[in-house]
Amino acid sequence: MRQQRRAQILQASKEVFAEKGYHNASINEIIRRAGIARGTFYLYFTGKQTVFDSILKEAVEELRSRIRRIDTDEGADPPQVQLRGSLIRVVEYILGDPHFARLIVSNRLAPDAETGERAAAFYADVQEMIEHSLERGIEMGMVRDCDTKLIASALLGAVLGIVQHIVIGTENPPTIDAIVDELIAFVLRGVVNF
Amino acid sequence: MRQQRRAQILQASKEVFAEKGYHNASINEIIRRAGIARGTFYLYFTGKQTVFDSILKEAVEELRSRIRRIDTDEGADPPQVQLRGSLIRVVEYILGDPHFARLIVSNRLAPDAETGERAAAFYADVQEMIEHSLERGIEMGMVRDCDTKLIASALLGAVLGIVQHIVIGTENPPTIDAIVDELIAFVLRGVVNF
Amino acid sequence: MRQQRRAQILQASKEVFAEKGYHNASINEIIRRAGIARGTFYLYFTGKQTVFDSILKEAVEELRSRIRRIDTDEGADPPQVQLRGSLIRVVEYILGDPHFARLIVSNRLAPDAETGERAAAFYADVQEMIEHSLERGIEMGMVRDCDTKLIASALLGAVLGIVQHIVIGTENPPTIDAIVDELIAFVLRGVVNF
Amino acid sequence: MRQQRRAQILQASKEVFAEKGYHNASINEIIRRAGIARGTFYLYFTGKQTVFDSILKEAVEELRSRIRRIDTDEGADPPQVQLRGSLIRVVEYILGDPHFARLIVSNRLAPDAETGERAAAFYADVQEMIEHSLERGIEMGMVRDCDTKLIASALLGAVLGIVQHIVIGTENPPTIDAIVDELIAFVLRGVVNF
DNA sequence: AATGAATGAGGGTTCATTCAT
DNA sequence: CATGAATGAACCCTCATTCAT
Repeated sequence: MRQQRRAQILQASKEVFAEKGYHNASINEIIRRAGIARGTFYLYFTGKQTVFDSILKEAVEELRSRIRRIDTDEGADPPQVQLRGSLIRVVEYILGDPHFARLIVSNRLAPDAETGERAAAFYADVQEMIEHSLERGIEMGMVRDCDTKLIASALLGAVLGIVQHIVIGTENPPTIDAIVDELIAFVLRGVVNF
Repeated sequence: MRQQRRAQILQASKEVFAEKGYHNASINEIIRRAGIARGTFYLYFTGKQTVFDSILKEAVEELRSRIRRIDTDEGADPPQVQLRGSLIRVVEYILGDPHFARLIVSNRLAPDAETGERAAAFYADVQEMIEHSLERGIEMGMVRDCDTKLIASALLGAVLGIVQHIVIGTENPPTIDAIVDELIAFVLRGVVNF
Repeated sequence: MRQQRRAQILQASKEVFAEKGYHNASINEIIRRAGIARGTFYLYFTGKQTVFDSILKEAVEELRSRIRRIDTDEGADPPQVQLRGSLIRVVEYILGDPHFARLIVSNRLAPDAETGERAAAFYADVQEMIEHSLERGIEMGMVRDCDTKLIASALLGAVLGIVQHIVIGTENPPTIDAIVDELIAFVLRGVVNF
Repeated sequence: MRQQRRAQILQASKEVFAEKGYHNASINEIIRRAGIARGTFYLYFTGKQTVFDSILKEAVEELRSRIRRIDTDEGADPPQVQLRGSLIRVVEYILGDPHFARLIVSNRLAPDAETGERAAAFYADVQEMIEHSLERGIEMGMVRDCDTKLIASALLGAVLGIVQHIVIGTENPPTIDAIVDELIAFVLRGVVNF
């Protein structure tokens, strides 16, 4: 029961945050959409900030679970295939929940104290995941030497750019496979023609 | 005189938007910083939204002027050098005006009616510039065949990611040259090690 | 059993009212401290107001029982001694229950509909006791002729003033004996030096 | 203009605080009574707390100005007469503004952080005035030796008790002269019959 | 052209009380 | 008897915008 209500509110919040952005999302709209009374909301969350936090926190966990460390044992799939798998799982999650997809692109770093706290933490978390992957790639000799922090920012930015592109609603949206292929090609080889 | 006042308000607004983000920027703070009276503000702009629009509009124009079409005449610099020039000019502009830099990363597409209108237009404009460049690159055989829209989104995202990384304030911020070098390498060659 | 629960709630309420004052005392805090569920509270009292009423009502009864009519029979203690006894018993009760002491000084007639009803009644009751004592004193020739209502208000006020002084937490709090001595001296002789 | 509005709001607030007590006084009611818009209130005061503070602050100043140090020069009025003068001026002020009179008795020490700040300061100020007077009286040999802090509390309490008695609305309210006479007699000589 | 006092819709939050279980 | 999830009226406060001067 309790978890159900919580999920219901979380879902409604996700939608509203996605549509309106953090600041323009109103508790009013959230409870209207969740079909609950004003007070009920505050029974499950201490405030607007907290719901927002919870959404991102759950997402971080989910994302983390979908990214697998590249396995270098013999008999394991080749690294590219493994990487592709992780990416597909991530992209599937993000685009599979359009509300969440909109949410993460539309609330990127508002530098005010409010949103910043958890949102910044969220992106910092994700960026760290990417950074670690890059570092591991360099160790393994698969990735060229580079300013990992900077490139991680660029990579995260690129992914968000693509997510936003899809989310905004393009005609003929590419399939997830196509997206991941373009993404991998871009990330690995850039745009240059050999 | 009129233009002077306008510029003064625009500058103050830029600062406030950069520091606080669109929503938390208050007219109060803007007029305080511009040293004008409340009513005066509304003599020059119809509202908060409008100032924001104007800032972005001017920025688009400036950016456009800094990007030069690649010249294929003989005697011209090689394409890479020309590209590098454009990128340097762009990055110099963005990072040279820290207020503006913060502003563009911190107000990225809040999809609510308010900010969205012009902010979306701004990013659409920029993205189109990139897209055109990519298309031209493909024609010239320099860029591999790809989904130009998607890759343009990724590219824009990557640049914004980097800007944000710098703006957030990292220790030992790289020089503009270093940034551009990393950016070009990333965009052209990706992260893979050959 | 029923009485036990009731007493338990009453005690918790007394503490909370004392610490927070009537308005800032929350049912939440009361049930938390009483270790009962929300609904249970309303099984024993019809509301916040009612608990408050009950506390004061019980206190009035206790106070009344501690004040003894002055006995004029021969063989009885002299009136001053009897008066001193009553005062000591009263002061002992009030200061002996710090929660109650805080409560009565901190909720003195808030004239809003809520608190007023019973709080006013409480003070009216006490004041009447004093008034009667004064009248009896005048009859007996021990008290000078005066506007008994006015002086009773002053007397009650003086006592509350002292209680508050003690309750606020002064360094070196006087003993109850010392307090009563000062009080009697003040009430009987005023401040003048003969 | 500005001072006028401020005074208007202050007056309305005084009335509401007097009638409802601090906590039950609502900004809603205050602005309704002042005939102004919600926002206007916050143009003149930063909040509920601040208006309350201002009322008490102004009152302390007024009270202080009405209490004159007893002049011991030859040719000056005898001390009792001077004391009477101060008391009359004080009582006139308090009872002359029934809203203020209600306010001070109905907001005595709510121990919560909110009201406490300034209200406590107000009563502390007044009590200090009384204490100083007592000390001076002892030096001059007019007042008997006593615990000045305790007696000051009692005295302040007595005055407030009387104010409350009057304010509550008794039939046949005594004149200010009569009140002051009873007060002086009580304070100076107590209730005992010689 | 400039001012700044006034506005009021709208925001987030609290908490006494009810009622189905 | 006991529970605690649900309610919603009411609260304080902010701020973009207007308009008489």
